[in-house]
Amino acid sequence: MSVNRESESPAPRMGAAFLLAQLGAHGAELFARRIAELELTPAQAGLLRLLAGAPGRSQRELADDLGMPASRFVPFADELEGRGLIERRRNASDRRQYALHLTDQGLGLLAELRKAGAAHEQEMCQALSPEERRQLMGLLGRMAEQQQLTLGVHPGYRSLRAHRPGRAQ
Amino acid sequence: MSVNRESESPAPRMGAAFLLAQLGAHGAELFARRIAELELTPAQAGLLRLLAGAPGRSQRELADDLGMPASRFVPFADELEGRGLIERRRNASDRRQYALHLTDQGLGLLAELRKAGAAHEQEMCQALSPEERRQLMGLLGRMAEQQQLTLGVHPGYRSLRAHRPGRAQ
DNA sequence: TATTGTTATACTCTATAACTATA
DNA sequence: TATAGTTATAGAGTATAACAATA
Repeated sequence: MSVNRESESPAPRMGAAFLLAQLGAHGAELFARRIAELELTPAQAGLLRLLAGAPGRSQRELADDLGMPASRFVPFADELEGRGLIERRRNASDRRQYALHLTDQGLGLLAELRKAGAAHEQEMCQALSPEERRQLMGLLGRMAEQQQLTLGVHPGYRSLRAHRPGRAQ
Repeated sequence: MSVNRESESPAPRMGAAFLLAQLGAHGAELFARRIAELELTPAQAGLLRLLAGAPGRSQRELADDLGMPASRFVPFADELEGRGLIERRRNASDRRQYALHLTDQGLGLLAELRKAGAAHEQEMCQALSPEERRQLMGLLGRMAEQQQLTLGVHPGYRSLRAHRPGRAQ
């Protein structure tokens, strides 16, 4: 069975770019729903991963990476700090800055986050064989490189919401 | 040159699902920017395409397809009607409903929209050979089918915004 | 004077719920 | 009583700009 076409319309002809946007948004929604069980939004998960890869950076740097204004980063970090997942440490050499770090609890949650990521990968790629997955990652990786996308960050992080309140929640 | 890794972190290992979300969001942003020159948002473009494929449907049906509440569809359609791109025709058999149609002007804009779509496809797939593009579309098509995605509609249509005001506008 | 973090505020987008007209 | 379309409205999320502390 091929992709169903609704009527006798003159062949919509979806391109690769449209399929990519459609699957990407769908996957982001599924992932957001999955990590909601960990009480995390995609942006929060993004920060946790950033801190795991490069601890001790300033709020402004991190806000830039996530694509959000510094003013919005403050309450965003407040919540994670309040939950004991991250820590603000005053930078001794420049006392204007904080250096952000994961707490042990934050590291623990990150481990669960990685499990959720693996399960999500599995859910999204069910239709493909292992060999086809490698093929797909190869193609997408080259596209991402050519488009000069930063590793591990995507524009959805700019939004604070958990995910759009769809009808089929 | 492979995808750059930022530090000596223990191999981030982006999966296919993440790459998909990243490329999808990036592409959606580029496309939104492109059709902004036609004074169209992605959701507006989506409606135009829906009307081209299946004219005469009611506002409620179309709102459902686009994933927006009926109340939000009204001013959304108002603007397009005000610009002479679509037309509301009272349904004779059930006078509660409107039947929505593209005007000639709307059809004209749709043609430009298709050109923009083709250019966007080209921009996104620069890194791939024609054979590789077919390969990619095959893989993505099977994933979309397995995930039961509707042809031609993606969740981004729920949002009315043109695109998020990124720093690199 | 410039920069980091913070707070205040005005504005936009949004869903919900009332309302009307038709059925 | 139910449905299509509409309007009103209150709430959430947002960027902008002013602010304090430090450089």
